[in-house]
Amino acid sequence: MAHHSALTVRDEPDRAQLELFRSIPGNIPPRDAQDLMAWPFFSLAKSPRTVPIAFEMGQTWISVEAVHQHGMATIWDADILIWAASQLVEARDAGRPTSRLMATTPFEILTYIGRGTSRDNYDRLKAALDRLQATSVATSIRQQHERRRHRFSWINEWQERLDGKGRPLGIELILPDWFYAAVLDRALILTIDPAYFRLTGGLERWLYRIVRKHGGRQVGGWSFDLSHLHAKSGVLSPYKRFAFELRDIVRRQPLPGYHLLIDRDSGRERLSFAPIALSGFERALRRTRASQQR
DNA sequence: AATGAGTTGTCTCTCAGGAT
DNA sequence: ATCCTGAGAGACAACTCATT
Repeated sequence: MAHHSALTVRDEPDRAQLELFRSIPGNIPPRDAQDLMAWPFFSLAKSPRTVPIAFEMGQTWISVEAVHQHGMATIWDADILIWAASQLVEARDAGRPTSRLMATTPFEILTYIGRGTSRDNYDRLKAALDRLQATSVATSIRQQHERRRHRFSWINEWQERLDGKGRPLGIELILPDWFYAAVLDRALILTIDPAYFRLTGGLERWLYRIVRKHGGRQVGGWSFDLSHLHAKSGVLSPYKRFAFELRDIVRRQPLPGYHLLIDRDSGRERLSFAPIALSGFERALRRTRASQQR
């Protein structure tokens, strides 16, 4: 496969073959890829992480590596991937062509993912794109039939486009095949609550994603061993610190649409979660689902 | 085992200016 | 007036290390 390290894309053959997808502004329901919600693919820390994620559980393994210059892509950076997935799913459902090559403005992404539009936010968006591009991922997930080991980045490449006077025209980015395939497979995508973007903590965000993925809208909810969750989070903190922070999250109940509970059952702590009875979000979700059936 | 304290870097908020 | 970008100050969350 071609290497994607350079930011210079002018002569990239990959790019020439791709149609350009122009983003659709407006309020599109956010969609997330289930694989990214259930497994440790991102750093949950605000400070840069370079320690790799080397995760293994049963048949599933994940390796995420970061370079010192940028650090590992974080769960906030993943908002850009959520934006991209939402765009592509929306376009496909509207019968419009989709592509791995996407063009948009920083403003559109920033407002969609609930960030401000100050200088800092623009700088951070570019830093996030750099992290997504510089983070290298290999996994067994959806690679079972691949004989060789396949490594990819969250973004193959991105560039800022300027006009003749050096004024910004927007940005272009290219998504990797692995992510693109997941986005366009209906079974691998979930709609998430837009309130997710307002969760500030990395752990809270990670918890919402895993709860949304596993708890779904089942009335009975779901439950997990805390030690199991600790392993699945990929965080660097020791278990007791993780448990302490999780207990604090349970006290605050910040997750939109779910109620959390920790019970101590023969010494082992378990986190259980159940959907809060039909929120406005869920009603809207069902309406969208119903309209999509036709 | 549980929780503080300090550190570091990211996110939020407010005010502001140029372009259309 | 609205859209997009820029600057600085302060809040905030997670990390490491320390204390009980």
